[in-house]
Amino acid sequence: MVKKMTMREVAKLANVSQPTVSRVINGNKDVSEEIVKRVMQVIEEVGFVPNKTAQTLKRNQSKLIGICVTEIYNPYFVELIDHLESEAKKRGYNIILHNSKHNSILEWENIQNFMARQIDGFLLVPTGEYNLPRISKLPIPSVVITQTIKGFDSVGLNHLKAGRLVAEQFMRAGHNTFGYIGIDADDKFRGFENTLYENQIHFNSDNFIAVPDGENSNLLIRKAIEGYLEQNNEFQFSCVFASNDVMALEFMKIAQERGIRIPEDISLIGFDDTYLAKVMGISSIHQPIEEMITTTLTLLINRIEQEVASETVSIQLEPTLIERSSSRHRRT
Amino acid sequence: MVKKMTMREVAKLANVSQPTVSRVINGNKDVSEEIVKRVMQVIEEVGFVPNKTAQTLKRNQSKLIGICVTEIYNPYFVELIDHLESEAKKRGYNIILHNSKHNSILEWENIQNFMARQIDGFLLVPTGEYNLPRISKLPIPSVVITQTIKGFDSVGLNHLKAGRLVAEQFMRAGHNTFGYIGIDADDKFRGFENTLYENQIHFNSDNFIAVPDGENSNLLIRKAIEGYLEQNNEFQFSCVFASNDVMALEFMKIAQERGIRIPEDISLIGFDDTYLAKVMGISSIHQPIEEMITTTLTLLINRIEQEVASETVSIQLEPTLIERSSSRHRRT
DNA sequence: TTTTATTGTGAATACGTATTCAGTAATTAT
DNA sequence: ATAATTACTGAATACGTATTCACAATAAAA
Repeated sequence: MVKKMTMREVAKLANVSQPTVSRVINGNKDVSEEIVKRVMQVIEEVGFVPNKTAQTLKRNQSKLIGICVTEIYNPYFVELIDHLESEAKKRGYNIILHNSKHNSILEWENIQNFMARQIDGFLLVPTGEYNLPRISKLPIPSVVITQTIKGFDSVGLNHLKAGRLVAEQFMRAGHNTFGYIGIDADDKFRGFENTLYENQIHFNSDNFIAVPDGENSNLLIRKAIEGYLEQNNEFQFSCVFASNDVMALEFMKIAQERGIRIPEDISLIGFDDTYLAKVMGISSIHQPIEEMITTTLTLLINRIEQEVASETVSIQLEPTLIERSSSRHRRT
Repeated sequence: MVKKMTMREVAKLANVSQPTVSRVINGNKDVSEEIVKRVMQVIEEVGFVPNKTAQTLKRNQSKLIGICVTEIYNPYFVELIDHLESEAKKRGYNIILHNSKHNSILEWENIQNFMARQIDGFLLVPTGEYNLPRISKLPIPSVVITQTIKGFDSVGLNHLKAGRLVAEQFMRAGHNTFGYIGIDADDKFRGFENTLYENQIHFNSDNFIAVPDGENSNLLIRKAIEGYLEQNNEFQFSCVFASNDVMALEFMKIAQERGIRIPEDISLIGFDDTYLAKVMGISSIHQPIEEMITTTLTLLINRIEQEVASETVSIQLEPTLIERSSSRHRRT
């Protein structure tokens, strides 16, 4: 049991004062070579690690960045978190993760917790609009991620274009009945529907399989799809756009169970291009996660380090459609 | 921009002293009704949140529990983290997550970071034995999770029995050639092999598909399986035990691509019983995650709160085999 | 030599909170 | 009435660090 050390104790062992130890640790140059050596030696020996809590209090900065996501069972968010952690570490920050579970109340509690823990800034995958007004009044900066919101610093995907890419791909393959599975009619759906509309195709709203958001999403997705099947007996479309890969995977499985071949009977395109899509050969809209993270972090850290309250910035990144076997079939 | 408030400022607004505000917040009973009301009012109005950093410093406890896992792309760990967060919150703790990426150096850095951030204790999914000696010398308690290690507080699964369950199930279904896919010959493999041996069946080590550990595991898994196929032309077994569900999924996909039917041609059983297994209908060894988390947390928090250094405790939980379609086929 | 820089070091302080201690006012007992 | 409790409240302090300031010792300039 190595005792927890303080600078004072290190100082005593090295026969110097506490401030001197502080200076050695922070690389302050006006400390003599000899003392630096002596102090470093003691630090090594006793395994001293400076107390970041005290540093935070004193410096009024924690080098902590918060991230609050709406769920963690979607591998897309896991990828996001993973990249964020690596990239933040490179820039000298640690991250602290919270999960709002699609719950605005919990989201606000999480943000309060961020504040209490003195984080320097945070990233937010918002549960909705509910907390945004008060978030913008907070004394620390935040950046909304995965979607762009005007009036907020935000970095997201061009969802309209993503929907368009999918619609175009399906049309090119000769489809004329379309399905959609997702939580609500968001931009990616709008891009999808609009593109069809522009091509004189009416999206039949019966083929919108609405999945309620919430925890245990796999079950909810299955329920939603089975609900559709009860209503319609069978899938009334030859291609379907799933608003994330988890949904795409669930759809694929249900199709499989019912002897529906993908892509021969129904073409499938997912969203996020997670490892699920990669493993299962599901076509998917790719989000440039690394670019999203670096862009977001740069923005956030700028806000943190230069207190200037300038105009909010919204950045849209471009989606790409990655084709795999689930949609490689031409309709005749 | 609501300014960040301190107790002093709240105190001034409420015409009381800072210690009184502290007492109100901590529910100290010797404060008059009237003052409590007055202070609470101000707190509400200005949205004051106590600075946990300062509290940590003063109280010498952060109410933070660390968890260091070896990867986060395996949904099993995501489940673990999710449950841990909920359960820890119930007990008044927040968690701080680190990822060692199967790297012992990084693992130690992460633990140093834990120490610096003044966490009260941590859970560890170890990368190996490398850091264990120095971990046991740390001034804060830790519990190893997912595997039991003697001499360490640890909570894990009875892996030997898990391997046994799988072997028994395969034998019952009439199989006589067996495959295994995993990182190394751990206890679950030993349980598997031993059980076969006890039944006069020799496990052919050519059918051990070894996957190197590391990041981007999906790719590594595929490489390993394809490597096997290059050597052996086709799978030389009628059933296979995958040491986690990610591997099971990848195996299933590769089989699918090659027109091998599961379970008709090859039976498959995975490990961890994650949503991947549930969605894809893969039989899997279920770990009682909730029990594991509550047990672990209880142990850890006991260690934290009562400083008594008593004997280390190792707890083994019981695995269950969840049968799904991937192994529901009787060999004739 | 004395003065002026220069360099290296420690004493004192502050960050925001919790807590001990002393002290005032109000209440009860004598 | 006075003494003895009781109930509140504020002043002072400490947690571990970074930083300002003063000061000693040395080196450079006069």
